[in-house]
Amino acid sequence: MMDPERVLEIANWSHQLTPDEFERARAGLNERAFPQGSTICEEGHAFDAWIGVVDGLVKLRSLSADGKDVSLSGIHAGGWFGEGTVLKGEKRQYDVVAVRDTTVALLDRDTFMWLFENSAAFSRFLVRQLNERVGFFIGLVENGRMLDPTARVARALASMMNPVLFPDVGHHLMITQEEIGLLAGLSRPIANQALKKLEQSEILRWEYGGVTVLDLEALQTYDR
DNA sequence: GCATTAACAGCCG
DNA sequence: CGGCTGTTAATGC
Repeated sequence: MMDPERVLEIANWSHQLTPDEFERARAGLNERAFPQGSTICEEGHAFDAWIGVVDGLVKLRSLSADGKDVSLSGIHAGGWFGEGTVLKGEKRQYDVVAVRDTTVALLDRDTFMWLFENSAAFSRFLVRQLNERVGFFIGLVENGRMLDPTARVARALASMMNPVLFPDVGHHLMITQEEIGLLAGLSRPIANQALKKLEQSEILRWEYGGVTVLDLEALQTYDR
């Protein structure tokens, strides 16, 4: 069973649990590693666990009618997702792919449901998270209609900097231009150009293998 | 036309 | 050295 210290480290939401709830959570958690490019779970499969990214980067991907790769979102360390699928006991609506070598934590469905039914703190966390997702998906719809690559990169980055969905994220994010391209649905040269534009607007600063966001508000509302 | 792919040199760790 | 970055030229939708 996982070390209690480790639980606190990888699951931000576990801090608010009562000792009894915490023990339940601890018993239901497992860690697993996935190499770059591997599929953590596929669309259409029942995957009965809530997933947290411990280390690395994961994307949610769906295939459009013509078989084109459409990324929905990037999830990095500290993010938990898939609560919709677990709650409804549904099949996955999308693939989950490791963009780079990644370690995830899995909370099995029974434990998830027990916490949901019995823990006020856990329920509060979930409501907050689901609420944040609503705004997130609204942004996604807009993103689909925006053709300007710079705006798409801005949204992709902004969605990864959300302090509710990613509690430990600061203003800095470790990500390559290649990965940004994958997440925004663009090639690397275009992602590179978009980043340069955002840098010129003083919205972010590009560093080697990462970005520092200077103006999150501007990044979230960028529209041209 | 604009974006993607391929390819290159240069740079960082 | 290996991976990431900035850029360009050729190619495709």
